[in-house]
Amino acid sequence: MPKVRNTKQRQIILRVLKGTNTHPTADWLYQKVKDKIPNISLGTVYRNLGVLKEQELIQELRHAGSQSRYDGNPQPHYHFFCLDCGRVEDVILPYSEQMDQDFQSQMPEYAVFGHKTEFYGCCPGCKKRKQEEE
Amino acid sequence: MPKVRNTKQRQIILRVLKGTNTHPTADWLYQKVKDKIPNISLGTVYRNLGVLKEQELIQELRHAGSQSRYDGNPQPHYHFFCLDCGRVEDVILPYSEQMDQDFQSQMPEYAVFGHKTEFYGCCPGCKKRKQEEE
DNA sequence: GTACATGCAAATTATTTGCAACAGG
DNA sequence: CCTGTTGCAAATAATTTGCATGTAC
Repeated sequence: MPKVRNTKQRQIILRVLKGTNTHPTADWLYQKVKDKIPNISLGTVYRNLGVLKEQELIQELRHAGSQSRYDGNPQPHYHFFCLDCGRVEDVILPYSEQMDQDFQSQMPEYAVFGHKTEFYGCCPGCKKRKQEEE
Repeated sequence: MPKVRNTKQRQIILRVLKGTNTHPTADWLYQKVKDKIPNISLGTVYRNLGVLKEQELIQELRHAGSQSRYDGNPQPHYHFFCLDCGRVEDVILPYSEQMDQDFQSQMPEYAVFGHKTEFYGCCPGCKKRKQEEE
């Protein structure tokens, strides 16, 4: 495993990501970080997100039909995806160790490290907007 | 919503997908379907997977660092991703309605339609191979 | 016959990579 | 200094799309 240097670019990318709860895309981060480092390149953002994920300081979220999103909170927790506006939010439910235990007892030949759960539906804003349209 | 025709291409794509439990990629399906329809194009496979998903006859699975995979079983159920070999398998655990109810009571302003859960770890084959390498 | 669907190829989107110059420890 | 990292641009991978033609109903 190669050594990792503490570059200004990486520091700022991490700080910006930790400072938002919007679960942004690489491109959104690129735009934000450009305010601090105007000549940073998108490639650098991607490379650093890769490194930070490797170091388990952040996590990557993937969902059908959109680019990857990143979460500055590396702790396992659940997410909600709004099918209408694409917003991603944290879910206020504790991680279920029980699920992993249930998995383990049903499928004992497997080694399970954990699970990811994403809820989907309609966020409060979109729900309201839809009701008003009727 | 446009009318959907029952084309030979779509029939075969669906049949091949329903006939495997490997949760294949679009490209894998394309290769398989070519045995039946030699001059089918990859674009047609993608377009039909889109239509079938729309009709809720299949579902799409997405995971960091790999292309989309498709599942011929539209019923909500959980999946296991092997971090070593990339294999995707169905999990023998019932869908937890309870989770959706818990979500609903914690976050009542949201409309929740369901959730997806993917376990990750090491499949029996890879687990065994790793043990032997030690 | 009408419109949805196809094959083909080109386009688009998201992400990765080669490389020479730069900079952290 | 040494080697990881950057900016830039070009390359790749995955998926989507325009269009003339084909075909289901």
